[in-house]
Amino acid sequence: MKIKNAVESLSALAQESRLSIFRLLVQAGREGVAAGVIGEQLGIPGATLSFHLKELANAKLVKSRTAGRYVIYSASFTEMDKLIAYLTENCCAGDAAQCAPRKSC
Amino acid sequence: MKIKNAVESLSALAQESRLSIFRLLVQAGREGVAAGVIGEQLGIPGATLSFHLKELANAKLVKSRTAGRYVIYSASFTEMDKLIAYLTENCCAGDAAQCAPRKSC
DNA sequence: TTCATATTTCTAATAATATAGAAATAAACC
DNA sequence: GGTTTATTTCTATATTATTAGAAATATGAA
Repeated sequence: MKIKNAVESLSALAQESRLSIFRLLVQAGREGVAAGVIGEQLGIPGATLSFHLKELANAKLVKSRTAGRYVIYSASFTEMDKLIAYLTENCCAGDAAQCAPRKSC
Repeated sequence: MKIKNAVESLSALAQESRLSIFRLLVQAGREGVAAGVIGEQLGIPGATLSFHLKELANAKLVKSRTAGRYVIYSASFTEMDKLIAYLTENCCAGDAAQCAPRKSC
């Protein structure tokens, strides 16, 4: 990952509505959630939601597929993992004694 | 972690200079790096560097200690881990089959 | 084809952030 | 005490992001 990508991803997540959307999608898993349902659950008006989803999609943190009239959004776990790997890259210059491995998800 | 904290941390990291500073400190480990050395390595003027270090410190992603005339900054690994845990919390509704554990650092 | 529903684009007002020069503070050395 | 060095605060300017109403688009249903 290059720094510009990482900044784009972090910027996408650095906003309360977008972080809520992303976490909702992370918890929903591969099936994803329709745009309207996201807006309803989080109380975000359509135009605003659409703007934020586009920001997340530009950063490749979410992807979408259409199912009839619905657009279903889901989190990109591979992109999330890349971002986390970038943040923790070569942590403590690779000294495992200082830097215990972390388990998550 | 509460969402406001997470947004504050992500905002702190969502900027090229600050992300570079943070990664430098992550890689430097517990010993940390003096402010001036950070600025020199990354080519950031003093006033700008100070502004960015304060942003990172407000988010608790870095801490500082003074050693004589120097101020030594270091990454907060516990805060970084909390942030990552928040992002990945209850991933795929806890379904391990979908969501393989990740190792890092 | 007409209507209802889902989502996106357009738009403009509002708000927040980044930058770095100059001045201020603080510690160490002579 | 006076000087050098390290860092921070003050300040102003420039840039970028957020919000949501209204209009546009697109699918499915009657």
